[in-house]
Amino acid sequence: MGVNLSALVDFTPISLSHLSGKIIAIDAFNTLYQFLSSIRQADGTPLSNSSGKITSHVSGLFYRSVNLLQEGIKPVFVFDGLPHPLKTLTIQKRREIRNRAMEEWEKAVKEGDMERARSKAAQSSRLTPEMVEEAKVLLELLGIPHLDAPGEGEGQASVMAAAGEAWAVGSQDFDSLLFGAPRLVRNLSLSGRRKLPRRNEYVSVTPEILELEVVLERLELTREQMIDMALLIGIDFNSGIKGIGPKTAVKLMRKHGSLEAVMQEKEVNIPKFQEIRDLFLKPVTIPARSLEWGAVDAKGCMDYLHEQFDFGTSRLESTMSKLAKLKSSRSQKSLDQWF
DNA sequence: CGCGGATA
DNA sequence: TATCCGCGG
Repeated sequence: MGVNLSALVDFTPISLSHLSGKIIAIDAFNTLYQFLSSIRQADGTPLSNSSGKITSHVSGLFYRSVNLLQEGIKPVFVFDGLPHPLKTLTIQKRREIRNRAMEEWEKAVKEGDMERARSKAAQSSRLTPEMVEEAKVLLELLGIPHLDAPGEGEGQASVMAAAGEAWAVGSQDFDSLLFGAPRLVRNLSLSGRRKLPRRNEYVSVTPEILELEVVLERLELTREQMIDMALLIGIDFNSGIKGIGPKTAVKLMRKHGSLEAVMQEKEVNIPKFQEIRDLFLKPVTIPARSLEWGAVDAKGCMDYLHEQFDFGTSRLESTMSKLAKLKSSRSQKSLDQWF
């Protein structure tokens, strides 16, 4: 998903509290997909209710959203609209990979290879329209605004950040930088270490921030050149040039300055490159609208999660008490401002 | 992923 | 109090 720039840039670790009071435009699809693929049992089975309906996405969204609210962060979830026609091939390929992964998952479970099973299960994840609707219901009960982008959610979120309607984009992908977002925040979770399943290894997962300006300085490229670089590497809208990865692409862009020059020099062609550039430079978006972070409907949340998804009452109650404390600390804060 | 009981 | 580990749904 998206262009991989991780080899070229370095993130600055931050704490969630650094984002307190900030509006973060979150790529909803990216986030839900992350939950759906990672919130699974050892053999790869996602969480589900007694009827077999998957609940992983709802679980992740609920606990994370509560944490963000508790930190005083103002999230707005931006959902994807229609995929661009240029993405059709990528979507088709993904579906094939997903179907293949489903078979390989089953096979790995039979063979008892749980590590492989979990990884294949993650790859087999599919976010359904029902899951998206469930997420929207939960967000509304939590008083968190969400909106539907006409096209790419990442593009809408980025334009909002560029216009100052949001402070940063929240996503695991780098595409928001191509879309011109001034800041990108990854790992929008409580910082900590995470054990890799079936392994004695840990990875640190801490929120990290990346600033567009810093990235461009480091790459020694303009944003337009970075977009051209992404086209060389390969993104959702094209397959890139065989043999050119991030390191080569950045060198070529620095040397030749534009995609046209690189294509001429290397005697290669990227079809519809001008159109793809424009997708990043002029993404289809809806105009600014007022966003409201309303009160949390605690009872509504609890009823919804309990009745539709079999969430346990005691867990729900302890999470809701966190929100109750949040409420009182907020009114405390406004009192402090008053005096 | 995120929680919370277990463990030291 | 900090870290580990396995379950949640």
